[in-house]
Amino acid sequence: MHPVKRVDPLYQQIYKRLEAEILEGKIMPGERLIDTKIASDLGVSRSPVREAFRKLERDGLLVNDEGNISVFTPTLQDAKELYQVRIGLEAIAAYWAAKNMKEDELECLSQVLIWTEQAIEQKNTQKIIALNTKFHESIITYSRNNQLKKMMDNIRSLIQICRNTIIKQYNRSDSFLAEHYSIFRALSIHEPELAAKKMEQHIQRDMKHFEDSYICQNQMESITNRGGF
Amino acid sequence: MHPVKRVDPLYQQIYKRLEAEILEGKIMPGERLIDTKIASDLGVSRSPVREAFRKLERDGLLVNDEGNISVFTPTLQDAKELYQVRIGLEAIAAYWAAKNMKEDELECLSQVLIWTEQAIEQKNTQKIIALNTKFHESIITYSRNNQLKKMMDNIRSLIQICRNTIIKQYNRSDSFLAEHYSIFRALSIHEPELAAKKMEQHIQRDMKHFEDSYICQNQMESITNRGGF
DNA sequence: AGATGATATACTGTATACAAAATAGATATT
DNA sequence: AATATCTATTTTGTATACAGTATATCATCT
Repeated sequence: MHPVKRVDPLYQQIYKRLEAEILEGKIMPGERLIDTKIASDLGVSRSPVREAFRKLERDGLLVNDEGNISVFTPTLQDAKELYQVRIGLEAIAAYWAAKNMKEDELECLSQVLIWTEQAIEQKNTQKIIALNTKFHESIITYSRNNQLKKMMDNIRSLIQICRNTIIKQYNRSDSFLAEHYSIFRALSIHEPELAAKKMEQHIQRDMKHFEDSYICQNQMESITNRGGF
Repeated sequence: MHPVKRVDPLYQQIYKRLEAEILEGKIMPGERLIDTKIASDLGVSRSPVREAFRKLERDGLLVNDEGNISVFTPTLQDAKELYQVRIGLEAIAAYWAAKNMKEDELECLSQVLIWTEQAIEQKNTQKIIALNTKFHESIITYSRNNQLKKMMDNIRSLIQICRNTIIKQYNRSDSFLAEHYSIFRALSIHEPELAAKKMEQHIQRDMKHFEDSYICQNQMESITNRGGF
């Protein structure tokens, strides 16, 4: 039978919409959100907006300072902490993926890497980012741990905000594909410990790269500022 | 100056209250929660109750099945998955605690272990559980990672439900104190890798113990049931 | 100008009202 | 007895109303 479509309740739609707008940077970190305003903007009442706020609060995307709701403004410290958490979670994911992955799943994952190579040749940044995400998400899926998946989805959006906020432009390290391949090799020979280790090192390097971008950017700024005076 | 006290809004109070009642088992897994009922029980309106629901939903304590809210009913699979996540997170916590812990913090943690020994001698179960929790929470605090702390608080309550639901009585393995000591040693000599490894093994054993309790219990049941027919 | 006070406005938290949908009971039909 | 139909009730989702608090604006006084 055709499953009849049922639209999400407003609070759910508003939740998703606000989440998307925050991640896109359409609503900026630090910006204060006022339920009354959002309600009238969206042409709905305050109740569903407030319920959406509560969900976003739990996600860490909104912060509640004595009733005043604003978008989470990450610090460099937050970014580092989130990367550490990510290391812990994705290492475990790689560990279990190495144990659980089937032949066809390995096939599928290797395809992602081949596409990535092509995207790099084409210098198609959008595609490179999408395929990088796909690689990491796949491994989490193949770990066959739903609780882990939920956690990672949450972390990912917080790290996303960090990237958007803390550094202006984030160019992935050019060694990332080689690292993906070494993770893949560990997975394909079903060596959990190795896969976990490689994943850990990979994210560690990504974090280092993130920090370097931050430091570099701030040096640029201070030079520019000195020039201005 | 005295900071003037400001009571939490109702939705926050209700959130905490429901969370506590779910963790205590006062509200049972699978039980359906009806905002109207809870509102009138607590003598408040539906709005704050619904907002509390949204928060609990994000925590995973409540599940929303097409608008019908009920308490999360974990399966054995959920429990295993959550333990895996916990391994990933607490191993990272131990890693950073080993790097960051100060002398007085080590002193403080060793005190917890001494108290635990005493509590075991006194066979004070409540105290043993509290001190065990204290040990794990301390290490997370000493890792100085707030994001990690938030995640772990969340995981902990989910695992709590698993323990309450899936197995009737959970007796901690009697080797747990020795394991805590070996984690402590790794922390005190500031060896991150070793601390992470020891923590991983410790939680792995705890999980094994949990599974064994489950299997044992189910065998008992099936024997009892056969007897009944 | 700077401090003080009065007034208006905006915002949050909560209660209540109402409509649509789901559910359960009761009654009728085959 | 099983099925179908109707009705009453419950429950969810949303809108609106209102009170208390915070914030901003402006006038007043020194």
